[in-house]
Amino acid sequence: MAAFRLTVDLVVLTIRAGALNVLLVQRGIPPYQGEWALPGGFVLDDEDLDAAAVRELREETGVTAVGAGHLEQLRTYGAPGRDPRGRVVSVAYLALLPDLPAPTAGSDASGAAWHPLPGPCLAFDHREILRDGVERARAKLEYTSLGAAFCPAEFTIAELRAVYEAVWHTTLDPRNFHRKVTTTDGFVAPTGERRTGVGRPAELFRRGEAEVLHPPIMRPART
Amino acid sequence: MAAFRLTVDLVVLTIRAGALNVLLVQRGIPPYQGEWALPGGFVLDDEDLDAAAVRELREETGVTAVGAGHLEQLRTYGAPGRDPRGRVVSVAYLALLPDLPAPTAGSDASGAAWHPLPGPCLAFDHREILRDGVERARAKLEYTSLGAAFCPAEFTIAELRAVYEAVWHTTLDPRNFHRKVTTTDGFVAPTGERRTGVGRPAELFRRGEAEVLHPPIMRPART
DNA sequence: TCAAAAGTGTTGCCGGTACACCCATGG
DNA sequence: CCATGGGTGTACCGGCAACACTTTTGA
Repeated sequence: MAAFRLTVDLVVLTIRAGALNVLLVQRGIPPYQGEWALPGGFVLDDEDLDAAAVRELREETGVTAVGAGHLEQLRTYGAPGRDPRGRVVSVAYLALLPDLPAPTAGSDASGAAWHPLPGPCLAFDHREILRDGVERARAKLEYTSLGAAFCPAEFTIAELRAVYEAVWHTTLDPRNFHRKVTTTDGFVAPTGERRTGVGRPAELFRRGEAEVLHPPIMRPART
Repeated sequence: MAAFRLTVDLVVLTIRAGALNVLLVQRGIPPYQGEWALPGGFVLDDEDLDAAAVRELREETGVTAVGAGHLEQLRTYGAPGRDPRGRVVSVAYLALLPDLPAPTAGSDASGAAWHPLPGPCLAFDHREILRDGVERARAKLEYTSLGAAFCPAEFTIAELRAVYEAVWHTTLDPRNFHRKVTTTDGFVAPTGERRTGVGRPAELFRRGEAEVLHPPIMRPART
């Protein structure tokens, strides 16, 4: 019945240089000043939780285009003592975004940067939150079309395949991947345009409407 | 940065008479006095969230044997205005339990009872929470061995099959179901005993160790 | 010995993997 | 015309649904 303070913390993932990266901020104020942490902050008085997550993402990292990617609630962490400032409960969110220009540090952060996993030591219980977020992202890619959240608005099938290969550290057969993705209803939508480069030009696609697909859409290869 | 109050609310599901049922309490105090609601209450000052869920389940319903079933965090609901008493954020939990003797009403509830879905109108945003909980339960039964959480400590394969049939309102082939469940590693463990009745005695099983099984373990039939 | 429920063997189908092959462009 | 990457056709293989069949009890 006591009073709690509420924060949102964000596990922001993207693909950079063929590997899964997480967005971290360097704390500019105590506690844990100078250490790396997940971006986040206190929920405002009359603010919805989802809105707080979007706001913190923008304020602390300069990322505005959430619509391009994917944002969902991950889990709530409320162990007593997880924050030295007192009883602070954190609602964690998971964000999947296309690779963006270097983030800008916000008000409470002295720096914001992408880190390849597993990343450095983290403040609070953020290591645990990050682990849960990555696990959720890996799992969701198996039975949803969320891999496309890591891609820009228009992308080739090869780019989408690179996402799955990075998240699972595997290689997938390009031919079978192409067939699977283009024949599964609601996964991707063709734009009609093509991107030229070395070799035959690749058709460009947008994200399809479907998000959760009933049969598992793709599974990490066993090798 | 303001002060919040924190509650846990529980979506407690079981199978009764071949159908999915939810445990509801009739509110004994305002707001929404007299209406049905999910069991739950305020988190104590130095209490972990999971501990609060276990405590509320016991206090409001008399259910103590959580170890027999399954309890997991579902989602957190924090829209401003969801509670007329002020800014109250609720961490919802999902519990799957074997069918138990009629629950006893606790301190803040004038009655506690099982309701077949979809159940009556509910206080607060509990209708939404219930919908999310049922959806999660249905989804998890597809790719985990959690169906056994609805069964008592020892059960027959036919009883376990009845769980899946109730949750998905389908019929499953008894022969194929038996094979699938007994040959999948970690799903069930034989006790060596048998339960006699009409027809050939059925072998008794306990829950296996595995919870999340990588390949989807079972899917609702199409008919 | 019959009904009823438990449990096993077998077949055919469907979907996925592996891989040969064709297409379209730049150099 | 060759290298490079995009995209299609097809054969094999494993898992699952369907269902015939055997086992074990009570009445």
